[in-house]
Amino acid sequence: MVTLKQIDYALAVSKTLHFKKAAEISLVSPSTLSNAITEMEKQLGFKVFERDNKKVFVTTLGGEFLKKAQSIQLQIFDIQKLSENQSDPLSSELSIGIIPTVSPYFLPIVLPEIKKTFPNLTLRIEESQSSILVNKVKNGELNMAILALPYNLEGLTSLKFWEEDFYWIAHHENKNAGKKEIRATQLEHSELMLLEDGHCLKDHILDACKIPADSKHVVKASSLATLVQLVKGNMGSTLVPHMALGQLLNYNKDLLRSHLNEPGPHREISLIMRPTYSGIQGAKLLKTLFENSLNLHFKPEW
Amino acid sequence: MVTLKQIDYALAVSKTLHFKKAAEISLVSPSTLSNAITEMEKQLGFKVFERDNKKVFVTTLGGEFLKKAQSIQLQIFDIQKLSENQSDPLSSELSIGIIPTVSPYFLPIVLPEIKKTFPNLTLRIEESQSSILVNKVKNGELNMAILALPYNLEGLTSLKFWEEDFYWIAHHENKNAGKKEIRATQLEHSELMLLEDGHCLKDHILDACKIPADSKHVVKASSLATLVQLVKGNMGSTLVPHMALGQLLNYNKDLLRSHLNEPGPHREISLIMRPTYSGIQGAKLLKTLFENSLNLHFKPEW
DNA sequence: ATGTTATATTCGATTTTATCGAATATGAAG
DNA sequence: CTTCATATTCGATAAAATCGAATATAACAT
Repeated sequence: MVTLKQIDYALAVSKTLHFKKAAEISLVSPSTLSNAITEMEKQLGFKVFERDNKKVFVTTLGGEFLKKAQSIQLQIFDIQKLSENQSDPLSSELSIGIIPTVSPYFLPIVLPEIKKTFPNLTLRIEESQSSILVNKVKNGELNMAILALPYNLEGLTSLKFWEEDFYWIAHHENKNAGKKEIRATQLEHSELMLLEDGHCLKDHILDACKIPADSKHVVKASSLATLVQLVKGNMGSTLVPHMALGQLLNYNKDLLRSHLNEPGPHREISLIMRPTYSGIQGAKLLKTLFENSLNLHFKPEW
Repeated sequence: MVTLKQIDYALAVSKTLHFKKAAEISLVSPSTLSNAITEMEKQLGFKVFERDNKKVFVTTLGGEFLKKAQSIQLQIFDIQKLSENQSDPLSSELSIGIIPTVSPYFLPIVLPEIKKTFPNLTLRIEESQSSILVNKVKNGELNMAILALPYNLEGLTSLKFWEEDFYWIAHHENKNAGKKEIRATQLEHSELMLLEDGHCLKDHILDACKIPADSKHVVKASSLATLVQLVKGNMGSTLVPHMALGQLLNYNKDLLRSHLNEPGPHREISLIMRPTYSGIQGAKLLKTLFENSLNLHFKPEW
């Protein structure tokens, strides 16, 4: 029978590709670790690591094994936290990833609420793009992440807490500016300015506006704030999600918004986590808190 | 650290709700098992089993734990078979579940092919309805199952190998009988005879024909063969999937078929398995074999 | 009440397994 | 050819898992 200890050791080796260092990490002697790996490989019937005195690398089948092994290890971690997370969720530590096109508009609203509602909770926030966050949630570096769907979750679980539409932002001199509603077909693709690749918002906009993914756009900005400044400078127009409107426009007379009149919602903001994550109870509490805060701030149409 | 041995013991107890019997199953003494469970509960920080000398039952949190624990145990089984299933897939044993509305039309076609292509494979076939098969695949009693989708797979993986439409079967005296194509709106719901509850085919038919799920139908048969015999007795009409046509009609002059002219495919026959199942390689081979056999038998329109 | 039975648990002894440090083997680098 | 770093082997030791016998306890029958 393969044991969890063996799996731990094997994962340590796979991370370091070095038996000695792996032994240090695992707080055992090199000989112990070496024996454990050898014994495990005997059980499995194949070599996980190809190795000699100088180099260590993972075999093809070993790679398969390690992927599954890590998933199992994470599930064991989860199962061990079943108790604490059950009795008093959101009372110790929580790491949350969040995408850049949500973060600046969402955090200022909910962070004070979280502090108030869960005073014993220590939050660690990390801002990255969806692909990175999905990986970090999958391998346990993050407890949860806040993403905009649709996005390929690769088996992760999601709790949706907010849906929103996009708004077209244009300079007041733009011929279409000021309309209350605007349709995808009315948008001038060539003047549209979008975020750089990797931002899911860009893909969601292309999708909502039915713009082919291979369209060329001159401007590729790294933040919505930049895009809006460019619009202010009359360099073109752009689209932003509902929650960003207030902060970005800020009563600026030069900038006019039009609701994108294509059937939505255009993106769904969700909390994602491993399906085996033992803090799902806490996640549900957070989801509700998010819903309440957002509805209070955004729903009364402004 | 919780160990796999502890998990095994705990699962044995959860199955028997009896420490002594669980110990026998696990091939250890009662004292060993008792100690292991106690130690595990200490690690976890909560009691999994409430017990005295006479009765054993699972606590609420313990139930949560056991569910996750079983999933982990299955993944360990999978990981240990990584080697054999890799080197020579489909060479030892395989248990496959299959639904009754596919089985009699599908197996006669593919079983000889399987025998020919994988002579060393021992097959165990089990016929049940989708809900039972999904459970058995999930808890490892079956390696795979052949289902008709859409169906709630609860996290299982699927490989689609066949799509098919439904045909309306009517007695030649029926006023609509003999049309090449027929639309859902032309079907007389009251004369329609369906399978009893639990057969996914019934739900797929209701769906394809846009019949509300709570509609009352007099006849609820247990097999397609019965339904067709009833049609032959002019008791009403019914719908059958493409693959069943030949065997069920069998050049019977009384029975006429019409293609259900609603956008399909009306059901998708798929191989389902646990995502961690180590024989996915073999499953892919089977899928291809299924595709080839079915195309040979059914595709040349008859 | 009382004894009987079935069962989980405790305890001490024993076996098995895991781990260590020292010695060894091996390949790369100077 | 020597040195160095490192994985592995080996024998000794420590830790753990397991066992059987003894114990405790609740349900049931008398």
